[in-house]
Amino acid sequence: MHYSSFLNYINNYIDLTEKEIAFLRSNTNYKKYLKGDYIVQQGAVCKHTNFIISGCTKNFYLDQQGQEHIVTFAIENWWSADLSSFITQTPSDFNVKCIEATEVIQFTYQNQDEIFQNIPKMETLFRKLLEKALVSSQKRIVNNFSLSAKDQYLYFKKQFSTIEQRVPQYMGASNLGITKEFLSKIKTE
Amino acid sequence: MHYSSFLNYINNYIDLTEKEIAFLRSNTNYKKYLKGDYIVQQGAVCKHTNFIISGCTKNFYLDQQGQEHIVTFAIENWWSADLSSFITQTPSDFNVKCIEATEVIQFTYQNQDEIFQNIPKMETLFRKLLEKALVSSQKRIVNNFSLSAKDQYLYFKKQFSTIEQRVPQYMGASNLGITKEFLSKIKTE
DNA sequence: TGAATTTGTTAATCTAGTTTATTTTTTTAT
DNA sequence: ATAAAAAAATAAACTAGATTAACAAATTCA
Repeated sequence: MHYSSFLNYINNYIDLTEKEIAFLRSNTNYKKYLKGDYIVQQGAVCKHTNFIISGCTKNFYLDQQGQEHIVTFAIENWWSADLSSFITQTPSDFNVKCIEATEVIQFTYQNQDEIFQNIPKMETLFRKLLEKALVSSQKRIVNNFSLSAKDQYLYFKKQFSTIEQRVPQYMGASNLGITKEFLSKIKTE
Repeated sequence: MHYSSFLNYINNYIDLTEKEIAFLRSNTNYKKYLKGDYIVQQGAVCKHTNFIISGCTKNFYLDQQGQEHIVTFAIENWWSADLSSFITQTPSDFNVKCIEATEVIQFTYQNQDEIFQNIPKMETLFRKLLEKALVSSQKRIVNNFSLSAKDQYLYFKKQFSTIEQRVPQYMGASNLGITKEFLSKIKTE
């Protein structure tokens, strides 16, 4: 029953037979993390791609000065991993940490390979998810180019209101690439 | 013979049979653009994904003040398109313009569909290319977070020295998201 | 060849966002 | 309920990078 939201999600994009669903189940597993747990640690290989059933994670790194930079948040029905480390199976530059208790369905690189080979529809789905992810990553670069910090904040708030409400303000600032002091100032204007 | 560099490129990743090569040829076409030609225009649908055989393009948009922002350059053996417009077949927010005479192999959305259905290896290849593109897009966001304009310039110069040498400095500045004046200053320090 | 256009430099002034420091508010745990 | 800890607000001094403007070099092309 842990699988229902995961299967619902996939069902939005493609139709799977009973056999395919069984195959998918046998090549993934359910895991529960506590608030504060690390799913990926800087320096370690990212072993899994994670589909979030419930909870919230932050993907961040520490710069030379030990300053934390939050690259993305992820919540229910999002994917969370360090893609670079996962696809190359080399040590990660990022951490993925649970900022709430978080349940995931996860699969390894080998699992993924098996899934794609046995259920080509799944590879098509992932190709399309990657296209969308790339488009929104590019959109973010464009926003960085032409929006002021305030407008970037307003965009974030509009696009990801759930996250904005769920996450402490200083983490939102880190994700926007600005200081918490400046975000606080922006919000009063 | 226009196809040789395109087929070489693909051959680096996957093996195609003679039949598959023939299919690929019949679902793509060769096109030559002059310096200054637009491959995609803001407001028009991006009809093709383009593999660059020779030449150089810039992918840019004009902001409200009419200021040009160069999102990416592309040269030989790179892909060039507006992905967002291409996958949704809706009007583009970007322009792709040739800054040198440019030869491409191009295919439409329908072509791509046919190719993926008939040559699943090609979809796997594209899935992997998208993964890599997403990783480098994320890398750019990270650099934006933690590098000064100068260090971003040095990174660009190191990673893309060919492009840096081929493109006027003010375009390089636009791509970095800084003014040409400031880039000029950085370079003398 | 030389005029026109494009590209690059320099320098002064200005501003969005940072830094540092202090205080206030909210949340958490006992 | 209260102490401790975490999060948010405020404000002054500071800096990276923008803006404006004038000029210098390099390309292009008749």
